[in-house]
Amino acid sequence: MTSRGGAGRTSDGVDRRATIVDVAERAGVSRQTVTRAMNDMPGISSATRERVLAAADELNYRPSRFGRGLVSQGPPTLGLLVNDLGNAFFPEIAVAVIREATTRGWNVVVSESDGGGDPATVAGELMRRADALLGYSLPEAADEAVPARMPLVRLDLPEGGSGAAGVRFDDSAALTALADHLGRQGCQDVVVLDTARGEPSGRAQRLRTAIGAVVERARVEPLADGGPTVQLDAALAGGADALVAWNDVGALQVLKQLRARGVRVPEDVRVAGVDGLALGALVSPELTTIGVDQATVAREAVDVVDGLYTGRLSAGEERAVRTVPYRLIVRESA
Amino acid sequence: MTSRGGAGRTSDGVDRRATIVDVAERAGVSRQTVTRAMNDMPGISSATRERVLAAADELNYRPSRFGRGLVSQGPPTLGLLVNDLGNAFFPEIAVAVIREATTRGWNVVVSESDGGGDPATVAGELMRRADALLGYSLPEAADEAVPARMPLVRLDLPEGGSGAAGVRFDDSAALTALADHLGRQGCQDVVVLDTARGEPSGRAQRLRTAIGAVVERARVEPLADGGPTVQLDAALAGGADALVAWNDVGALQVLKQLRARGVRVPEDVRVAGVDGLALGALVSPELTTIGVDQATVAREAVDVVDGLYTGRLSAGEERAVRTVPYRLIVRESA
DNA sequence: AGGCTGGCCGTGAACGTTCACGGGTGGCTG
DNA sequence: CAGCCACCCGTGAACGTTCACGGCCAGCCT
Repeated sequence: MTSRGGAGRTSDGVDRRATIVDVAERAGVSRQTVTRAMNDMPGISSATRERVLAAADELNYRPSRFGRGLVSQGPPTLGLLVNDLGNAFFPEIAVAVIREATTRGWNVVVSESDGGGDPATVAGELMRRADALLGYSLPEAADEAVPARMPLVRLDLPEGGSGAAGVRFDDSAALTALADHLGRQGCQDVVVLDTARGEPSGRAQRLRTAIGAVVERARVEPLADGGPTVQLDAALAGGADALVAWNDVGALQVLKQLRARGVRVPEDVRVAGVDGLALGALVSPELTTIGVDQATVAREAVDVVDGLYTGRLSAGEERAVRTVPYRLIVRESA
Repeated sequence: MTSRGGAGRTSDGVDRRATIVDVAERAGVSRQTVTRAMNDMPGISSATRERVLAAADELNYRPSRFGRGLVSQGPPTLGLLVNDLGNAFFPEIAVAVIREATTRGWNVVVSESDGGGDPATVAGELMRRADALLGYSLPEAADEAVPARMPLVRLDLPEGGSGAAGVRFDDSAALTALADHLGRQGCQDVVVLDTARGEPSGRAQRLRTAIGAVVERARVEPLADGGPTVQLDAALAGGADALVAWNDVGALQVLKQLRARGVRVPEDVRVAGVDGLALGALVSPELTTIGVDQATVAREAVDVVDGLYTGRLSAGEERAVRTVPYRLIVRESA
């Protein structure tokens, strides 16, 4: 059962992968017999089986998925493209997609666009490996670049985006829910730590509006030139009693900063994040946050992928767009 | 460019996927012309291209990866089998493997064994999708169940295990390093929170030995019947000034418990984990831990996979087993 | 007018595997 | 001894795509 070194140099001397006929010739049998030996099928004597396996071993033979898949159609493959697997947000969503897709009989391969090489190249590589594409924050141009009729589904569909398919997040209800919650907690000065430098980003602005309707003072603190630290300084100097970070990982950094300064959470200052990461339940204090349920997003997204793939749905159709609401997850930090 | 509903019902009425000849017939051209139209190749008039694409659209045609892969060999696929993607440890290792394998031209599909269905079935499914298997804590019997000559590599090779391939962790140096570190911090009573109930597990025992050589008092606290809470109670009641949790996720729970009791870390009690999770750097206080470098593990594991696959290496060979040392990662909690 | 060129398109073959079927033994039974 | 059966093995075909090549036709030049 030991294999030799030296990759598949076959009888004709060409250095290609050994095929089933190479093994058959070497063992002095037919292809079918090789198949029987390899797949533990009946109708073969143990002597020839041994001989065939030995030949396969020497040639380092391994059946081709393509040849095999051609005759007995295998499951389709879903290509998942996320930005940065180093950011905890993406592994969580990837896991949800993998779980959902696997149970529905799909194969999943994951790639990251902001990772190594050129994003377009990575996407191209992924496209030729998969039967459908599911991606996060794909550029508009992706629709054109995708090869003939491959389903392209977006995990985070922008507001406009006609003719597209995927999942659209709706955070409106959760924003007011978070505002109400902060109000009930007695917060009077809530500051939204924005990720943008100059003008407030869209979500920060809407968040301020929602909070402003409930709380006495609500403001947006843009990302300072000195980085998150001075941004936090500015917020605290203003007398904030509640902070909403731009996302959950940012909120964790805020928690660390506050701890270093001896500020207690939630007693002195309440902190909330945005993303709904499961990770937030592991830390102390547990992070209050708003976010979509990853499992729901994955379920809807994979359903759209599957629908497009089987022809049950078609891009541009209304049912090809699913709206998933943000939910408020109250834990300890606010 | 809109696709119609109704999955690939072809001219002969059978409900199978449309093939290239179905499209060719419908458009009144040859296969090759369809290929030219689909792949944006030259040598075709724009009029016929339109006609072909329309026909493909109506039939919901999509080229088969298998047929295509057969002629122009695609990249191999690595099947990664981990226990539970809900445990932060496994996504981290999965990400490392995905990154490494992708840069080396491998395709990666991930499945979890403890997830949904029968582990053997899951493994079987994965095997027929992949060209090689990389798994965590695979049973010994896996070697037999694996089909003919598919490379099987283990991410966590047990001590004995002859004839196997994969990565073996060596925690001996790190154990003494952690002991020394705790000793230098002035700890006098270190308790190892074990994951086993009765007799101390192997690692807990070795850890106690290493620590005992440096610190005055070192003991192992088995997992109590009442769960981690009473286990922690017992440790604290004994006057411990340092705790080593069984793994990093467990350490995070310990941190939460300590915070709820008003115990300061690391001032009152020092806490260390085991696993080396990147996650530990996000929390506050940042978690001191010992663990392997995931990127290194992934690099070695994928190299073994690739070596076995190409025939450069063979199972049982010495070079097919890589030893990766645990390292001490000193952060804030100890 | 003949030949050459370039654009467009079609035909056979190849990729590697499995399925359906058929043929050939040897042994056993009636 | 004929007949049958079980066991073992081989041959053609099929899966869906791309590659290499060759044919046809219109247009142009000499």
